[in-house]
Amino acid sequence: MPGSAELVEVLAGPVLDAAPRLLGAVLRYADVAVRLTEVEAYDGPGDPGSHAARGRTPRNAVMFGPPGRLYVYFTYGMHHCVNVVCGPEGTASAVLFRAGEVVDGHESARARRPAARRDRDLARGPGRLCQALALDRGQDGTDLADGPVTLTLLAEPVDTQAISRGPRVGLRHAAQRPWRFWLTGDASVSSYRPASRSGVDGSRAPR
DNA sequence: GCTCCGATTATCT
DNA sequence: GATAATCGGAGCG
Repeated sequence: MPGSAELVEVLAGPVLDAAPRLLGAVLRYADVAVRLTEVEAYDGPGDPGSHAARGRTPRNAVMFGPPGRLYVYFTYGMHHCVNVVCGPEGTASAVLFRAGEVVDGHESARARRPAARRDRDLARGPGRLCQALALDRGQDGTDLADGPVTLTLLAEPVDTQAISRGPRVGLRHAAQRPWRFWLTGDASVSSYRPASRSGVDGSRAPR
């Protein structure tokens, strides 16, 4: 399968190149599939906003391993978020999957996301995306090349004209780095507030 | 559409 | 002991 060789190549490259390239890709786990519409890059231990910023811990160990593995963590006492590790082994970079559009398995996704009013809300936000796909710490460390979770790139990258970028969401540190990428105008892109109540905004996705 | 606020617990200091 | 790469509901427009 030539597609998966290309995926390996993309994920092994610089995280700021990989992130926009993953827009439009389809993430599948069992019967539910999500087309990614919003991602965020976390660029190694030198990125103050990254979980890797304060070195390796049991939780973030996967980030320090080879690219192509899922880093799934639990936060706010109730939510999971999923990333894919990028860059050469030891780089500790990753792309967070922030939102997507459910393209298969709507029934399962709906059953797991009863609060979703519309289909566009099923995977609109990193916690929601994990819930729709039923991803949790059990998938931490899963290799996309050899596991139950798959990621399929688009044959052709999305036109850069169709991609927007802006500040990251929900971080205390270095949120202002414009490392969030999304498909301009897509209904499933999250539109959440920044972490700081008083801080500069500009992170809203265009509607 | 928007803003505010509480929930709930693994993880790290 | 404090924090967190969030979410959903309430109240307002």
